[in-house]
Parts: sequence; C-alpha cells; structure tokens
Amino acid sequence: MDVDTRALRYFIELAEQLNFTRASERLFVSQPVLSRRIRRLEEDLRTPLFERTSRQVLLTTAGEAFLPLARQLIADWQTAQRTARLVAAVTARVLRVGFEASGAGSLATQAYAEFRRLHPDFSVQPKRFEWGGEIAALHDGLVDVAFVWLPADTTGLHTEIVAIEQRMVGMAAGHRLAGCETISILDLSDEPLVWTRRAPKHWVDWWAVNPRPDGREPIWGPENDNVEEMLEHVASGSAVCIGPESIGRHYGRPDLAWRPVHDIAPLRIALCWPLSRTDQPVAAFGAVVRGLADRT
Amino acid sequence: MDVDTRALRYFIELAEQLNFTRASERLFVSQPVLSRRIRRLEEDLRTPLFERTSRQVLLTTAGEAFLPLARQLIADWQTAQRTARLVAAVTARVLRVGFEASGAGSLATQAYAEFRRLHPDFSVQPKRFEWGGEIAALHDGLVDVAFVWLPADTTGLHTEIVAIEQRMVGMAAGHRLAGCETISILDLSDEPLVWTRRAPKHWVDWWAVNPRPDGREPIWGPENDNVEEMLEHVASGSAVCIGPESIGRHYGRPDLAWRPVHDIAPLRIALCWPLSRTDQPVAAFGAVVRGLADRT
DNA sequence: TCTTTCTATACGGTAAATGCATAGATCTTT
DNA sequence: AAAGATCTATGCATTTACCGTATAGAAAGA
Repeated sequence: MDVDTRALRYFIELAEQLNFTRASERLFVSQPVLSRRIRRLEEDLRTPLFERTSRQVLLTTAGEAFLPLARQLIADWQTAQRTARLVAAVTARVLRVGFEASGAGSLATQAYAEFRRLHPDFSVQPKRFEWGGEIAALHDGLVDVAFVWLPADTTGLHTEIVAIEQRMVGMAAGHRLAGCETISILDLSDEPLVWTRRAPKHWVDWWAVNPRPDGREPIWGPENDNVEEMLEHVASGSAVCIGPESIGRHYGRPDLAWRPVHDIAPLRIALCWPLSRTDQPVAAFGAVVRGLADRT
Repeated sequence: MDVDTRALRYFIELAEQLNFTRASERLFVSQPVLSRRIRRLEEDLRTPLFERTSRQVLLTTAGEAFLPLARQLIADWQTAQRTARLVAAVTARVLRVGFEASGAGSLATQAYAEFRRLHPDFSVQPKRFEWGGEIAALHDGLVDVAFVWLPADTTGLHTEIVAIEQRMVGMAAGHRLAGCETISILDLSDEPLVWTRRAPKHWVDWWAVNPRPDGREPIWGPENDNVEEMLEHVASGSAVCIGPESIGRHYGRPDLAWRPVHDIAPLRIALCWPLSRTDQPVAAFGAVVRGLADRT
C-alpha cells in the first residue's frame, strides 16, 4: 500500500492540534479536506488513528504508536532529498550559494571571483531566494552555503558574520523625506512600512524596528515576498521600506531615493552552512569569504 | 515537498531494471506513466536520477546515493503500517487469524472455540484471504497468525505443521470420473486444471502436480483468485480442481463431486506467525492448536 | 538507408481531490 | 428546556491530475 508524505504531515499536525479545524488552518487546506485525508489514511491502514466526538479528538493507541514513526519517516524523507541534491552538486563540482535580495553585496561578487580563481575546477552557482528562504534552502540541501541576513534562526548551521551594512530607508523619488541627508527612525512614525508573511515575526519586527524607540508600533503597509515586489510598492508611493545599503546599490532605480537611518542598528550578514557539511569546497569558500571580510 | 511511496517504488524498480519499458511492465503501468512519474520525482528533487539515451538508462551518482535511502523509506513505511495495525489489535484484545479457503478445516473451528474458552477476554477474528494472501497479510501486520497451506515461502515466519489432509479432485457432479471410488493423478492427464496468478509458481505447480509422474505437464484451464471462483469453473464443467479434503466438506455443493487422489502427497497445513511476535496471545493460540493437533 | 529499440510527447477520457455550503451531534448558556 | 456555540462529516459542483493509446523522435546496428 502507498502513502503520500502529505498524509503523514496532515496526521502529525492533527495529532499535535487534536482539532480538525485548527489543524486544517495550519496546513492551509479546508477542514473537509483534512477530514477526508485522515479518513483515507485510516482506511488504508485499516485502523482508526483518532477517536472523534463532536467535542474532542483523541489519538487511539494505534495513533500514538504511529506518530513517532510518521515523524521519523518525514525526517528520513527530508534526509534522502538532501542527500540526493548534495551528491548531485558534489558530482557536478558546483558550489551553490544562497542569498536573498542583494545578499552580501560586493563582498559576494568578489568572493565568487576569488573562489573561481583558486578553484577553477569548481563552478559557483548563486541562487536567489525570497525573504528568509536561504535558511530553508540550506536545510533542504538546495544550496551548500548561504549569505544570511541576521537575525535568523541558525540552529544547526555554522554561522560566521562576514559583513555589516548600514540600514537605509527606501522611498519614492518625490517623497517628502527625500530631501533630507540623513533620517531618524522617529521620522518614519507615520510612514506605512512594507512587510512580509514569509519570514518569522521577529525578523519582520527587527527590520521594521518594532517597537520604535518611543514604544510605538509602525504602520504596516502592503506585504510582499521579495525585493522586486517590495520596490514596486515603494516606487508607487504606497509605503517606504528599510533595507541594507547594498539594496540601494544593486537595485539602482531612478524612481527611488535611499537615505541612511542613523539611529538604528546595522544589518549583520553571516555566511552559513549546515554543521554536517565539513567538506572541502564549503570550507574553502568560507576561507575565501573570511579573507575578504578581514581585509575590509 | 511531498512524495508518494509509489514514486519511490517506481524509482527502485527502474533503478534495478534500468529500462523503462521492462520496469513499467513489472509495475503494471504503461511506459509513459513511468516516464512521467520518474520525471516528476526528478523535478521535485531538482536533480536527475537517471541518464537516459535512446539506447540505455543509467543511474546518476545522485540516483545511486538515493537508491538505498528510498529502499529504507519503503521498508520503514511498511514497519510503521505493521506497527499501527499490531497495536490496534493488541489494544482491542483481538486475535486475527488468517486463512485461505477452508483453512485448517475443523481444527481451526475447534481451536477458536478452545481459545475463547481459555481466554474469554480475547476475541478471535478469522480473516479469509485469496490464494496465497495469508503470507502477505502476516508480513503486513493484517493478521497475527495464519493457517498456511504449504509449500509456501515462510522465511521470517515461525512455522509449525498442525494438520495433514489428503488431496481430492473436485469435478462437476456428472463428470465421467465421478463414478470412480478413488482416482489416480494419471487419470487427470486430459482434464483442464484451474490455476491462479496470485500464488507463486511453485505453489501452483505443487497443487497441479506439475510435472506429472509420467513427466507431462497438466493442461491449464481457467484461472481464478479464490475458492468460490474456482468452484464455479469446476461446477460449470470447464475444468477440474485439486484441493484438500476440507474444501469438499466446507463447500458442500450438490453440483460437485469430490474423490480422493490416492497417489499424490497430502497437503501439509502450518500455523505461522512472524518471528518478531513472541507475545502472549499469539503463543497461547499456538499452544491451543498444538494441543488439538497432537490429539488427532 | 532502413530497421530496430528505446524514451518522450500529444491527446482524449476518466477518476480524484478541492472548496463551499450545510447537516448532524454534543456541550454550554440563558 | 430552548437556543447558541463549536466541532466533524457529507453532498455537490468544479477543477485538477492521471492514465492509456497512439505516435513522434533519437540513436545504434544491419
């Protein structure tokens, strides 16, 4: 008999929530879909996994026994996935480097060139991800190393800060604040700020400087999944954004103005890779980046 | 990302055959279906698993690394399935007993009664399977013990012969041989014999007595999946069948005649359970059956 | 050049999964 | 005791995905 790992994921979520409605929301499917999928899993196993009443849902003993096995299967599947990708990259002698938006700016560009010079038999493949996607990509084995914008959840990852960038505010060219040389975060109290659902809440809060020094919460503007979308919102005047210096340099749009925000912490950019990766190319790229970072 | 275990099974088969057409036949799907499924798996993994030319198919290094992991996932899924079913049966205090057709005849019936008497807190659930299905059911955890008609592949199973039954030939009531008291296997040379695709070849050959003492092969008649289908063929006169004595007794159709075949080996019936099952109810049922078997 | 032997693609028909609306069941509240 | 709140299950219409047949296309061998 066959299963979809999706069925296992649904089962695990329901076993944790013990509530079809809540679990279905967290799985981004409708409640009837979850009901039917669980029922089909039970039919396939020929064993009820949950005892349901209209008031509560409980795991059966079979369900309890099945839960850790299902978790292990999901974990093993992810390992298998990661392994296949890793082996493919190693065989092709490719180093896949993840980043978001402007990544580590010119540091990354220099690092690619230097790495290629030192290791001409390897090719470098920069891979752009949406907000926060590099971390997931590292865990899924889609990239070997990544430039990560902190703060981020780097558990299980080797993390090494390699660059610091001042944060700037980006706004439409004709914005009332575009005339100022430099800007205080307090000047932005009344400006709607772009945000994203993709990254964890504390990442969003850090970028938005929430709460502000005066204790207030920023005004949340339109949401977006990546730089280009963000810049469209900003250029159209519906919000402002905060980003590192290199965004302004990499996305040099004439309809945008970038000004430094002098009174907030700068962005720390880390080079990360999975702790399990101790192989030569990854270490070599780390050394190259470290060398370049030390020089500045 | 999600997978279906089916995709993994397809991958494993293709990795073993290294030929889409051949693998698709062994998987009972059309060749384009296999092509698409493999391609989708590769797309999901973002990694080619096979190098194909119009002349040969080879595993990539990623495919080679993925193969043992896929095998392990399939094995672990089967274990998870088995565990869920086992726990459910233990919790419900049910002993599930597999058999095919007439199983172990009256021995089974007596054993159920005796087991229920000794262990009134347990219930017994006889489960009928199609030809050869009890073995698979034991491995899949669908039953706890089974009465198995030998010969059969009982690797991984505790096997204990508990009954011997003479084999009889079953035929339509008006058959030319129905007048004989007893029959020789050589009398059946010209009689088409029912057979099945469900059981392994050597099981079918043993039942059909192939080759016959004179070295000839029997005439193969219609195929079937279970007793009822078999008996329909026989009653309609399109073939004869060979079965144990208890089939004649359990399926007492007036349109059938059963006569002993005196010159072939009798059927040995074994009680089997997985070697991993050393728990009380299984052992207790074994003891009950052993006691009854010794008495006869 | 013409087979032969593979895998990949196009296409039409069928089965399955999805979301919405709602029934049905069981507590809680008034 | 009746009404409300809160769940899961079911019916239905729509979209999506999947399968098999037929066939194209590529590459090696005669």
